[in-house]
Amino acid sequence: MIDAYLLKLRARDAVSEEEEEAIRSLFSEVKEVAADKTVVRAGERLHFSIMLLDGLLCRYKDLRDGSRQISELHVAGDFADLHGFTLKKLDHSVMTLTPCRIALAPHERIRAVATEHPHLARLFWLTTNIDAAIHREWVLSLGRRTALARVAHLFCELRERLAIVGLADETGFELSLTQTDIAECMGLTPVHVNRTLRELRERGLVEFRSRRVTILDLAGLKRVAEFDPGYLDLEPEPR
Amino acid sequence: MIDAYLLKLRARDAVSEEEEEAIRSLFSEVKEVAADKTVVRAGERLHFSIMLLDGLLCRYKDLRDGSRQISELHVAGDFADLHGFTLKKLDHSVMTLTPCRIALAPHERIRAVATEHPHLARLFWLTTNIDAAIHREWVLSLGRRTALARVAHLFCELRERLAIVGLADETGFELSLTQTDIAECMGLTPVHVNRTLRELRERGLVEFRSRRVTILDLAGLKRVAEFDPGYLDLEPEPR
DNA sequence: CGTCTCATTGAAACTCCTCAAAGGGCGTGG
DNA sequence: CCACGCCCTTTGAGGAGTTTCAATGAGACG
Repeated sequence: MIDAYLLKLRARDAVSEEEEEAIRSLFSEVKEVAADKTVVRAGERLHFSIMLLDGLLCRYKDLRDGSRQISELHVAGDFADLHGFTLKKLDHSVMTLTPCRIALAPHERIRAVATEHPHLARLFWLTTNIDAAIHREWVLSLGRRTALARVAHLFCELRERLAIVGLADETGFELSLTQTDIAECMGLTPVHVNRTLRELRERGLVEFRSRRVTILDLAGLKRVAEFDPGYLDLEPEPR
Repeated sequence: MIDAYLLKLRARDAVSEEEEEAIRSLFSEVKEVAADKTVVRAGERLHFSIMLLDGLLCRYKDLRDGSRQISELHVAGDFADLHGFTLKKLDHSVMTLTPCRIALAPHERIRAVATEHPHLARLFWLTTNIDAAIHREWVLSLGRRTALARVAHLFCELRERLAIVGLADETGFELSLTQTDIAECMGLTPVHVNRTLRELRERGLVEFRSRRVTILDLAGLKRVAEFDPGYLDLEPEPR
């Protein structure tokens, strides 16, 4: 169940069996949550963090006029609000985009494990730093990339992140998002996302239909997106 | 010299004298760097992290067409690339925007201090998580705010962050940036930043001239920006 | 005093947005 | 099992915000 998280950690650094045991001991409870439910509300005091076992979660903020901006998507094996362990209250909300299965890690257990295993503390810290790197890549997308490159880049990122946990390959992946969700990720309107997807399809790069992203030309897609996976930190090295 | 960083930590949690001593022992060297110098290049293997003692630093990425996006500005007392301690190589570059004074913290010392002081490890982790929160707020700005609100929000954020270290008050602060720098932060062109600054001035909200931000109407500025400082995590609480 | 960088302004163009309406897919209830 | 309703997708037309290109102005420095 939390194997996906271990896959992620081991994509970056060695994790001993003892450490693996400590990680497994982190979680107190597993819950099922329906789609479109807010699981953490911005500003509320936190006592546990959420590991996503299955489904899609997002973090988002919204403005007074009702417009919403998603700041990150989370896939299976993401420790979605581990940063809440240090912050104690989040600056954003977290909601499910599909039905999800989540595991809860009480903060006191995280604290105990991190204190006892400084190497794991560094790895936990690392995973939140990778989230920050993803934020930075989105800042670049939102600030400088065209709509076409933004959507292409999002698909490249998700493919890479899903591939680590065995949920994507070169041909594509399941993605239960609406065009509105993509718009809220990439700072666009749903209408323009629709036109952008048509353009990506017409260029023979990628197709997004019936909850699946079908990649037609991965190299071309990466070229359009100017995708460089370096920010996802996928080369294992000692920390 | 590194008092500014201690001010920041203590704005969030208690730091004992022993811990303060450990923090001070982190740094091996102080350097002066001229303006517009890249101090860390994306992708190079890191062996130390940079504490900014004085001046302005930025982190940035750029695209093939030469356009640049700044993902964060750093002010005195910021541990600018502490996340590099866990990542070992950065996904972005770091450059000076003004002449800077920086202190270097070798990674092996950070590792030793973090291992010996789990509470400090959590505080270091916290400060990188605050950087991530700043990224998220920028994602919101770039994705959903108008140019006017973006620039207003940037000024609000900088005022708040500079105030912690005594470099800003309600009336304004020194800010040695060009309009092009602001454009590269907020995903705009220098020309449009210029028009936006004129609009902010004409509305009687804020003035940016000769390297100083003069705040004319702080409440009005925050209103236009929809500024909520919660993401900067400025209330001290136990971690 | 000349040069360089940064700030300022105008006009035209373009990307993306808004408003509006119609089409498709899917589940639920009759 | 069909029909209705709902949500999501798709398309068109017009408009807004921002960019691009271009030129001038202002301030700092040697």
